[in-house]
Amino acid sequence: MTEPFYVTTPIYYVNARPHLGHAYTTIIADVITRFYRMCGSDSFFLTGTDEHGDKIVRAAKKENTSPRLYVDQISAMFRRLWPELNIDYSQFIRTTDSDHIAVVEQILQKIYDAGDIYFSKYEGKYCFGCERFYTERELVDGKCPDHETAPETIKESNYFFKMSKYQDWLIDHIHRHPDFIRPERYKNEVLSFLREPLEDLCISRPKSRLKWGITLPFDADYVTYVWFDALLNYVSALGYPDGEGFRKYWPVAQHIVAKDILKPHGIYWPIMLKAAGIDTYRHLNVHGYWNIEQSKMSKSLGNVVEPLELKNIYGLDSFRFFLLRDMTFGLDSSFSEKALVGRINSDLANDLGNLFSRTLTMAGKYFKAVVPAADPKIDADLQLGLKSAAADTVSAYEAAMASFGFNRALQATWDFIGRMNKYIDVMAPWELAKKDSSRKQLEVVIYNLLEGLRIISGLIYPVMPQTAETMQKHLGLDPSEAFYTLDTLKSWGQLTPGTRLLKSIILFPRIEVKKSSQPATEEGTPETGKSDRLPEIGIDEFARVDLRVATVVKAEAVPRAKKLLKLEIELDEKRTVVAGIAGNYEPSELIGKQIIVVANLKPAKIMGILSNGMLLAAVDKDRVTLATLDRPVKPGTRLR
RNA sequence: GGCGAUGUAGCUCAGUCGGUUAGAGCAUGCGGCUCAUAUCCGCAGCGUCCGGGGUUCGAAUCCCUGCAUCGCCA
Repeated sequence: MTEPFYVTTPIYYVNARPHLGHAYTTIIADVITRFYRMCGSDSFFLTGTDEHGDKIVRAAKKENTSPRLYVDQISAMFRRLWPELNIDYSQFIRTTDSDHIAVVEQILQKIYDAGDIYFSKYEGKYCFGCERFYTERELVDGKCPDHETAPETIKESNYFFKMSKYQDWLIDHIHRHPDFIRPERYKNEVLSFLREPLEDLCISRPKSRLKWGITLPFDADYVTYVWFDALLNYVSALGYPDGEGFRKYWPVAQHIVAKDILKPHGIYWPIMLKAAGIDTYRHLNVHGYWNIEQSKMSKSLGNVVEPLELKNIYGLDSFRFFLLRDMTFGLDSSFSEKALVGRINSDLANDLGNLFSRTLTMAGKYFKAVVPAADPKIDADLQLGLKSAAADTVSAYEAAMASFGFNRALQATWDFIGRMNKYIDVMAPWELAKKDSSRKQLEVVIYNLLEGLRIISGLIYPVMPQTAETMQKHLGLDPSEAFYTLDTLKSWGQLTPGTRLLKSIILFPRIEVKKSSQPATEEGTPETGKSDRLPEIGIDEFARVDLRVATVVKAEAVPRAKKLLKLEIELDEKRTVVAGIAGNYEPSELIGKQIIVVANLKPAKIMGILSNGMLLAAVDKDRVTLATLDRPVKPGTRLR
């Protein structure tokens, strides 16, 4: 009896759009869920969005909308992204869901009744601009770092959660369960933090300050602090306290988080569970960051290639493969297009894709695309340990995956792929095909190769589900069957002789790398001909770009920058943008011109100036020509 | 300031309890094959294991110290 499996991603805070980090965490969760499906586990995979708190209120205000509409909008962006990444989650929870809110109230009341929540008054430095308290050391010269004003000392009462009471329990629990938090470095980090006395956690915000949250069940003047609310999603989604899901999945719960939220998950959360009388989770799996290496920049700088876009260019499975293969779980890793292309060419195109294509071509040529029968006596002499290598690979893979060693699991798989390529080389089927007398040998060799491919297709399934299915189809199997179970992969000889195979195809096209004659000093890439055309997008994707008309009110050169001008433009409000047009336009000739800007581009600091938007221009080598309108238009008008 | 991690081939990284000649992939060079996507297979070169000191018969590994990078805490 395999036990069930339950994994969660953090619920993502909707004050920002989804980026590579969110995608990585969620892909990991998808991969590990698919792996447990291979093991035959009944699996549940939870993701969602975290939607309360003052940062949301402020973000909504900035966009001139209500918190409710704002969170609906951003939450939907997350929800829409996951299918694009082939992420097959079981449930998408939102902290604004009514059943979640009910559970939060219930647990708060329970902890309150148990006496672990108390009311207390304190005093602190409060900045009204930021709507938050500051500690002394956060202040710069006694002033708020954002507003440069002195904060006021105010008194406030709030509810506090007695975390200190459970500190020793938690330390003990971590010692007794060495892989409670993994990898080990993060366990050590938590333990070192716990060497100092824990402060009690403030778990409320007065409604005079914040209304967007869950009202405390025992005091209607306060809402719940957002972390306390958010963490409870992991049990509320399962139907705590009586839901069948909760009974089945909670005992095997595993969380996946990035290292920035280690503290809430490694400390607050287990203590909250303890105080609420709920058994704690089984594992907290902590991963590092992707450092994004920017090499390409476009015309007015700051406009960068969004890593998530690369999946559209190079293919989703390749993209997932790269993320899983290149990062050692727990450590930081760097993301670059070059590394991605390197992986695709060597591991996917050369090793796996070529193995697949040469094997199927030979099966087509020598056996009319039908699985040959292998004579067991001849096989005994000719399989050269391939069968046992496959079995070893599956066990190494299994062990690595279960401990989140995705790169090791893939390495083991690729060792086997190497072994398959070597097998072809040693057996030289094209020689066997020359003589009728070696027909039996040829049958064995091709059969073994097809079997090996079947196993490989199962092993890559969690990371590259689409490719796995394509391989299955071409091997004459039915991809809708559970071809990837470890049981199937552990037993050699599943292919039935006589099965029809499909024609050989190229699984992963090689990506031609431009000759690296020029180093990356040259800015822009004046690609020739049609090769700089971008992939097709839908109207909805285009609609996400907020193009607006703006009037230039001020223009000046940026000191020490050859190509940059700093422009002040009038939209619905005044903004500063930095544009790389200095060689082509004098500042004076720009004043009063109406231009087109991308109004919702993430602000970027360029030469120390915050550029809030980007203007459109035609760029041909060094010649830059501004896009303007052929009649005057009201500033702020949208283009579509 | 305190605690910790990391530093190994051109690049990305393994390296168990201290044990023989320090490994893998990529990149580079040479050779082989022709089923295959100019792919695959083989061979080769390359190391101040961050510097310095110590313990030991023996140190990439343990101890001390210095430097660099990063993280957590204050």
